[in-house]
Amino acid sequence: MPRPSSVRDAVADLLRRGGRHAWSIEELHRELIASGRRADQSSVFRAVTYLHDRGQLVRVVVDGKARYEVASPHHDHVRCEGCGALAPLPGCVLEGLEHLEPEVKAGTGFAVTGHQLVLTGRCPRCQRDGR
Amino acid sequence: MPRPSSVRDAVADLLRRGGRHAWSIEELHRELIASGRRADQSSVFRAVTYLHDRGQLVRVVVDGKARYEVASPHHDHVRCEGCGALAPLPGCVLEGLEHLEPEVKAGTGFAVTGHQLVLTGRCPRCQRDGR
DNA sequence: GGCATTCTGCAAGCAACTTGCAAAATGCCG
DNA sequence: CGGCATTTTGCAAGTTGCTTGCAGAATGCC
Repeated sequence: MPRPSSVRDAVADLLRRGGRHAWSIEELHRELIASGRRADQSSVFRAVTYLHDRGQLVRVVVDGKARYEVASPHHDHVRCEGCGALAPLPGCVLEGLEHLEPEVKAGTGFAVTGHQLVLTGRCPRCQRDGR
Repeated sequence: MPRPSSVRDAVADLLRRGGRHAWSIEELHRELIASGRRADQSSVFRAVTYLHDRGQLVRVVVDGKARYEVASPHHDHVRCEGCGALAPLPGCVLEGLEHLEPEVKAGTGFAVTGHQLVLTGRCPRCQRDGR
């Protein structure tokens, strides 16, 4: 039977608070440390793995790095080429996915089950600073 | 002035032959070895880097791993959740990207410059084998 | 041939995870 | 309580997949 887990609870808390979007393990870890707690990266890793396995988190891989966010209606992301910032898009760009499925099926034989879309662009600041 | 490079030429050759889609460095390396050549992964890495720098290859990152394919009109991919196979889609799903740009700009402030879309699904074989 | 340049293989370096292990915590039961 | 079986953690070591540094082998060009 699961027992209280300070690290896991703190991680879940951070993710749910929504102060930021799509956290990397390192960011979560840094934040925990910054807020005075003490935890190892491996514990944070186990925490997100645990939560992810239970479907409470969604895992997004951007730029080769894993990021986690609370499970919620699917949405896509934009990534800034200048500074790497990641922002959520209002909603899922591929609403038309349904109509797409049969096409893909016909063309490739694959049965589509989902997708991950990451737009690339420049965030407001990088646009201004000409980065 | 560049001199003949057996490794690089062999890599470019493999990629162009199109026997497979979106090769990873390891796959390219294995194939070279399998066909009797001798080459180091680092050489393959340098080969794709070289070709990519010259715009002859496109780099796609799927599942945290880099893959390369000959530069050609943009298209997206489907990845099999069962076996990891990657297949190209007939064309770019986001043809409507243009219409999307202003929306994203308005909603997030980001100026969109491109995207990478990877659908997930099951390849014919994995569907049949119930994987 | 003599040289300056390019390739290459080998081995070491990195980043981001993942795991193994043993110690510290807890809950439960007698 | 006290004893035990489970969990949760930190620490350190192991993986994976690139990346780099270096020195030696190859070549093209005098």
